[in-house]
Amino acid sequence: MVSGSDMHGTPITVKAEAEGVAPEALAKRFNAQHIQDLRALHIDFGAPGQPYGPWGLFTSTATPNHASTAQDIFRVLLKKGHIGKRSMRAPYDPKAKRFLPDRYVEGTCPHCAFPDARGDQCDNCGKTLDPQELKNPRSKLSGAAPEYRDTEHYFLQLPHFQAQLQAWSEAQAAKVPWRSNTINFTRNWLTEGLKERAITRDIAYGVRLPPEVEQHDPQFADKRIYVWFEAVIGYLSAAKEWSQRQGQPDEWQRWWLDPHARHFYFLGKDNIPFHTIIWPAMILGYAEGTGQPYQLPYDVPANEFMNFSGSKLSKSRGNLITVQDITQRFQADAVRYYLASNMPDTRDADFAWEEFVRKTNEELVAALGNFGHRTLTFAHKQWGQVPDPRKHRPSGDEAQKLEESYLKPIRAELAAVTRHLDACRFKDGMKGVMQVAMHANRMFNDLQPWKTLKVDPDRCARDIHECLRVAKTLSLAMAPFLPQAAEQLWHQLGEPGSVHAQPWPDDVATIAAGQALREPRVLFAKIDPDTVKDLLEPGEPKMTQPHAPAQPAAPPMTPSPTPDRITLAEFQRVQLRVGVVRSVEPHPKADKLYVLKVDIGGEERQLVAGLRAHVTPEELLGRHVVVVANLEPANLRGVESQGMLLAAELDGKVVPLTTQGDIGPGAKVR
RNA sequence: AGCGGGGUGGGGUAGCACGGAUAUCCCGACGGGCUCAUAACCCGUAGAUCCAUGGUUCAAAUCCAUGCCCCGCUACCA
Repeated sequence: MVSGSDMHGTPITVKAEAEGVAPEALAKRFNAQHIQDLRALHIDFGAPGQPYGPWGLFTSTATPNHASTAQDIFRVLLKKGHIGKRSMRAPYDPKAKRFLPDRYVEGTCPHCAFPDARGDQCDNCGKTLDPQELKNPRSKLSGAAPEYRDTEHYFLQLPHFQAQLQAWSEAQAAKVPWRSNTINFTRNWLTEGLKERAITRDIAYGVRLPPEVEQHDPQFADKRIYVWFEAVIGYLSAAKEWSQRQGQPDEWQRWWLDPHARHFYFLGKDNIPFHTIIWPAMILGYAEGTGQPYQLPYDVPANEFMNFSGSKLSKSRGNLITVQDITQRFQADAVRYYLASNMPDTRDADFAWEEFVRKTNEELVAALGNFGHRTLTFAHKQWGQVPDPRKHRPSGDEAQKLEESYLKPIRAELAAVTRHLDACRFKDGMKGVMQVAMHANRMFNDLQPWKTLKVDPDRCARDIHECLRVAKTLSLAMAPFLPQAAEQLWHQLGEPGSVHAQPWPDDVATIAAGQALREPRVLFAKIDPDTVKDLLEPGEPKMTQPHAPAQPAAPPMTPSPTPDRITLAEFQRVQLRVGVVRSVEPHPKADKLYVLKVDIGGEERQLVAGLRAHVTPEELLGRHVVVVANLEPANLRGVESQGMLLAAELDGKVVPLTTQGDIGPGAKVR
C-alpha cells in the first residue's frame, strides 16, 4: 500500500499566495498533518504510527526520487512521440521577465469596463476571459503592460491512446467489475473524445523537466511539469522509494511488472478520470517506450462524497470535522466503525453526530464489544484460562446443533466478509463482521453457560471454549476495520504477538486449552450523548477547539500589519441611507441573488443582493435596511444594481442590517 | 442555468446496470425471556400507496417519459 501527499496541487499554490508563505513550506505542513492524521486513525503501513513499514509507505511528491521517476516517464513519452512540443501565445511581463499565468494579468474588462478584471475572469461581470481580451492590460507583478510572446509547452497526446483506453476500460469494467460511477465517468470522457493537454507551465513551483530537456532548450529551466501529470506518477515513485527503504531496490518490480499484480486505486469520484484515462495513458506509453509490462489499474473503487449534516463539509459554514478534532474526543475505532459502516461506497453519505453516537453505543458497544467482554469475563472469572472442552462428551444431537446453529452460520458470514473485502465493498464487510458478533451473542445466550456451570461444569467448559474460539475469530475478522480493539481482544485472549500479523481467517479459529487469559477490559467505551450536544447547535461552528492547539507546527501565517486607518472625510464619502424594501424578486438568471426594490426616501432603487441562501422574501419585505446610496451601479447577470444592501456575515451566516426603531426611509446613517 | 448524485416503514440504510411473486439489514416503539455481560444479550409483534403522475409488461422500487423536492460541482453573492 502506497500513498502520499501531493505537494504541488493548485490549492497549495493559491493558499500559499494568500498567506504569503512559500508553497514548499505550506506543502510540508500539509504533509506533516496527513501523517499525523493517519496515525490518529491507526492507519499504519506496517509499523505502528509510522508512515513507512513492511507493508507500505506514505510519502510525498517532493522527493528527489519522485522527480527523477516523473522525469523518466516524461523522457520516455517524449521519445515515443506521445509528448509533443508546440508553441502557444501567452502574456509575458517584460519587467519581471517571465510569463504570466492568466490570473496574473489584470486590466479593463471588455464586457463591463470594470478596471480590475483578472485575465481568467472578470470579478465584476463574471464573464470568463482570455487575457488577450483585456483592455489596458497590466502585469500583477510589475504593473508593466504584458507583451504577447510565443511560449513553448509540452502536450500529452491523449488521443494516441483513445482506442486502447476504450477497449481496456470496457473490458476491465466488465471483468472486475468496476463500480458504476467509475465506468460512467470514464465513458463520459471517452465519448467526448480525448484532447491533447498541456503538461508544462510557466511557473516556478513544481517538478522540473528532465535535465537534458532543460539543457537542450534552456527556456524550460523556467518551466515546470504541471501537477496533474506528475502527481499520479507518485504511485510508481512511492513503490520505488519503498523498495529502496526495504533494502531491496528491485522489489517494486514485483508489484509493477508482474501481470498478476493487481492495482487498486482508492479515491473520490472527482478524481476518476485521472486514474482511468490520464494515468493509464501514461502507463501505456511508458510500457511501450521501455518495453516493460507496466501494469494498468485493475480496479478504481471511487467513493462518492460524505457530507456533514446534510450539506458539504465547509470550514466557513462551520460545517467541518477534522481528523484531529474527532480523534481527540473519541476512540479511533468508533470513528472507523461509523465511517466504515456508513461509507459512501455507491452514493453520497451523511455524517451525523446523532448517528455516530447511536451506532457506537447501540451497535459497536452493545453487540460486538459486549460479546467479547461477556465471554472473556466469564471465562476469566471461572478458569483464568481457556477451559478444556474434552471432558465433556456431547451427544450426537448436541454436537450437530452446535455445528448447524452456530458455527456454520458464522463460517458463512465470514466467507461473505471475505468476498466483500475482495470486491472492495467495505461497508458490507463491516456489516458482515457485525453479523458474526450477533450470531455469537445468540450462541452465548442459547448455551446458557451461567446455568450449565452449576449443573454440568464440563459442558459449560466446552461451551465457553467454543465461545472463545468465536471471540478469537472475531478479533481476526475485525482487525482490518477496528485495529485497536482487535488487538486488545487478541491480547486478552492470551494470544501471543499481534493480531495484525495473522493471516485472514477462512474458518472459525481454534484456541489452545489451558492458554492463560488476561484481565478482560471493555473494548469500546460508550459515548455520553451530551458530549456531542454542543456539537449540534445549528449555525454555530460545529467544532470548537477547547483543547485543540491549532496546528502545532504552524507558524503564525500572516504578519499582522498595522490596521489600515481611514480619515473621517474618507468615511463620509460613503453615503448610507435607510431604505424600506418594497419588493423582492428572485434574480431571473442567478440562483443566489434577489432583485429588490428599495425606497430610500423619495427614490426607488433597484438592488441586487446575494441573500437568497440566507433570507426568505417574506423576511425581507417591508424591512428597514441600510443601503449604500452612492455606489456606482453594476450589472449583475443582466440586472442593474443601483447600490448595495449592507449585511453582516460570520462563518457563512448572513444577516441584513436593519434599524432598531422605525425611521423613515431616506434617513442618513452616520 | 449547465453537469453529476439522490428521494424506500419513526431514524439510518440494502435492493435498482440483468423487472418476478411475503421489499433487506441496523436502530427505535411495543410485548415477552434471561441475568454471564458496558441497563448490555436473546425471542416475538406492529409499522412502507418503495416522491408524484402517466406509460411499457402477464409482472415495476427496479425499464421509459414528464413533473416536484433534496444534495454537490460550476457561474452569480455591490
